[in-house]
Amino acid sequence: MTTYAPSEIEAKWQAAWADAETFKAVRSEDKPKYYVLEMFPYPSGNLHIGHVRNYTMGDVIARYKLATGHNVLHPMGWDAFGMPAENAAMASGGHPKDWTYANIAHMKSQMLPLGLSLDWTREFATCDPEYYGQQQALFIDFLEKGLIYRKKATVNWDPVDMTVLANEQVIDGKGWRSGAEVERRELVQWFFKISDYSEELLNALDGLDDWPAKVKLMQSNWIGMSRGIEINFERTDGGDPIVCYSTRPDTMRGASFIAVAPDHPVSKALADDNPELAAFVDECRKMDTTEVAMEKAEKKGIDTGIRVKHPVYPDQELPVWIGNFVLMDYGTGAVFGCPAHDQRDLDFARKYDLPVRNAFYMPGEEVEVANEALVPAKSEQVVFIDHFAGIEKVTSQEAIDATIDYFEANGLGKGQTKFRLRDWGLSRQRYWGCPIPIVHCDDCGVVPEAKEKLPVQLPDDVSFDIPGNPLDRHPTWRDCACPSCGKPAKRETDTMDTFVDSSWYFARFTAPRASTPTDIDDAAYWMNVDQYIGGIEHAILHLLYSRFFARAMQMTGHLPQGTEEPFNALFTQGMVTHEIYKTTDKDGRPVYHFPSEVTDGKLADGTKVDIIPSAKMSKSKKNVVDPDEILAKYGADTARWFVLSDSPPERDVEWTASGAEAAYKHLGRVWRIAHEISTSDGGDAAQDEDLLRAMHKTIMDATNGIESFGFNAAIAKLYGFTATLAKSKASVGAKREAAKVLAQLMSPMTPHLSEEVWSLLGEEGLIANAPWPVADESMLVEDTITLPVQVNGKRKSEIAVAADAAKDVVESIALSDEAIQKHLDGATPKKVIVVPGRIVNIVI
RNA sequence: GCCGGUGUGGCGGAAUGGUAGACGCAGGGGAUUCAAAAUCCCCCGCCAGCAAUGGCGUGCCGGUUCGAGUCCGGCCACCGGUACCA
Repeated sequence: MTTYAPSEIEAKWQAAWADAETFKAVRSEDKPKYYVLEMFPYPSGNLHIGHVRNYTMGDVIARYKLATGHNVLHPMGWDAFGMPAENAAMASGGHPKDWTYANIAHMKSQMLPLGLSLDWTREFATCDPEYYGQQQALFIDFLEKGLIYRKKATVNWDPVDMTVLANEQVIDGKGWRSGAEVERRELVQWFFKISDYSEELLNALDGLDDWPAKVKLMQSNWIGMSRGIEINFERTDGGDPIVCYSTRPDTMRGASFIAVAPDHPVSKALADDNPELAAFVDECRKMDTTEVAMEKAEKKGIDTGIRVKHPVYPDQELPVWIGNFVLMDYGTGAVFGCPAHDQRDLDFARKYDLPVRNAFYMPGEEVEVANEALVPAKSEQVVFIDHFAGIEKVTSQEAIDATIDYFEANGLGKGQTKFRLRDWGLSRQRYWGCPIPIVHCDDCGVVPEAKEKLPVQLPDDVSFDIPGNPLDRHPTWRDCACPSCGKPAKRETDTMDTFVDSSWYFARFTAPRASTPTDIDDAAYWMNVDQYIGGIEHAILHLLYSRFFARAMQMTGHLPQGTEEPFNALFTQGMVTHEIYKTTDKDGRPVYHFPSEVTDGKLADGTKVDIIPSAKMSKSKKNVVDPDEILAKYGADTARWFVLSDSPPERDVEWTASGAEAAYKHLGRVWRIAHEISTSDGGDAAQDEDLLRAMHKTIMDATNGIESFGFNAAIAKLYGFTATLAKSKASVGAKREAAKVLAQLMSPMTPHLSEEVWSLLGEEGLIANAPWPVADESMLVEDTITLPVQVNGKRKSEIAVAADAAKDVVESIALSDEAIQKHLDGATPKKVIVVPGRIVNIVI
């Protein structure tokens, strides 16, 4: 072999690793353990370049940790339940199960040639009955401990297809298939009591030192702790008082109306015999259930005719409105509106001609609010008008605290800490998910299935020719015996949210074949995940749910102590984006095209496509890249090297094919250099020190780069060192040493090439098992350094000084520099700043 | 709407508050070759200038500092999340 031949090299070394079981995770007490995990993929059918990037990052860490003496656990599996499988079945026949397992087989066949250091003996899919059966056992244990309960909740209902729609299936308030106006419908559903852990999940964020600050901030805002007050408003008609929750009781003087949610008991009661109100409530029900739809919808309301007394100014009466912007889920489902200090309330007040009264002014600006609400930061000082608690000029925050005290002291309300976080609804009215192991018995009610009957398996004989849940209409599947009394009963036909599947898979990987959800010894050894890697799109829900699950599993004895926070370190890699290519069909509907179908902005038949700027790769937009082509052309090492080299790991990367060629050239160059060294001798030993100094500097830089997720920076240093090595005239002995180290430093990114170079240079054994090189500190010390010299903060020259030169020596060298003299032009510097080892700045 | 993030040459990007543009791509020039491919070497932010050099320059406006891509305030654009996409 005289040229770099990745296809030969890669197959050879993958076989060698498999024979040696190099990546099998083994428990032993002589080494520290390291658990590295990348978020497992949804088996959409094709690996895309984003997967390659994600798994390569994890692989770099895993291989590096192996080389630094750890027992590494690096598993892989499949997040295999979910809607796309059912959609595929509806669109083109077939069965979700067949579709899913075929996709897994294909994706695995694409993943294997990447040479990832995965322990494939631990592989599982969440749709394996062995996995979801254990998940059903967890459900039953959680239920017993009071972590799961039932209540009514709203869903998007498609009245034509007679089915529940996911939020993404509702487009502009209409069902994606039927086009029918979507309605909200209440169903009894199962919930995890995650809200019991609101405060704990919030406080524990502080301990997550190796999580990105932005993720902790997003979770913190999501949990959304607020201090407020519940205030009773007495009705003038003697009905039950309306309880409002407010975080801004300091604005009470400006209260001008009460707004209740359309599904508030008051609204419901009135709608029963008031057709106008009923029509409005009905209209509100037509809105889809997402937060964004609620917030962006036009704020509308209707006066109920009910009046309440202002609790502080009893001679004032406030009208009670039903508002489409009030959420029954948050607080008490009723708020008071203070138009002067809330823009939404102000818009509402102007629209319906309600009074606007300031509660406070800014100091020195006694201006009544017109069309822009006065909403200063809570830390700003404001002047209150006629404040009932006797306060005048304080910050809003102080006023809030004082008002809560005043209300409590006068029996007008009670201080409350509330959380934005809602309980997690897990019921889904779909087939392709984990069946909820519950039996409904006429006599015994809601009964969990007996554990020895698990898994409650999905039936295979189902059809998807009509919408709706096939479990519901299956002729026999629902029929069962009540686990409690033994009489005929019916199974629950709802399945679990797929977030449940991904909330504990990391724990299952520690003992994937255990006959219980986890093996406590294995979990104790391998948990926690030392490094978790995944997309920022999971910053809130998946990670929060997993944190909740770790606590719940601990409470039910499925995880040992110390695993409340299951992910010690988190890294959120950027997404791979791509342009979107769109044309329009004869009815004006968009048609998307894969990048492989588009050349120079045109389809094969010459049709020009519209190019939409890069966005997250998604199947529906077809802006995905299939890595098969890259692997066939260049091999895995090139693909791995390129996805890491071109962009910092935490940032999005736009896929371009042009860089792959460059990566391939570089790897060929490294191979050639090693080949040359292995077949030559001689050289000039006087050059050795320069080469070895560069080598030790590179060991340090590349190691730091890997440890800090600066893979692109590490690669830049490796490019530089390769050039140094290529040009070096040093002795073959030194060059051999340098090439071996280069191969090692590259090995986490280009493992196959590195093994080949290692063996070319005469090393026995696998580079994967070789100890990581350590930089010799004494080779890193420099005698002379170059310092930039600025005049008034702009660089004008540079000087060479001894590394340990004193400040005044540096100053005089700088001042006597020819270029600096010219700039000073005889003037005396006002000030000279010398930052040792960094810079000199002369101020004139 | 709300929460979080990002913005630097033709392009991807580098830079503990200290030489802006490392490294790579594209482009230009050269060596080698009968010729090409491959490989190797050099140049490459913008404007002015033959050059030396000077001025400008990190989305926009302002501030802090001897010094700001980096810190602070206010905007703009784009990306992610927004609880049933995964």
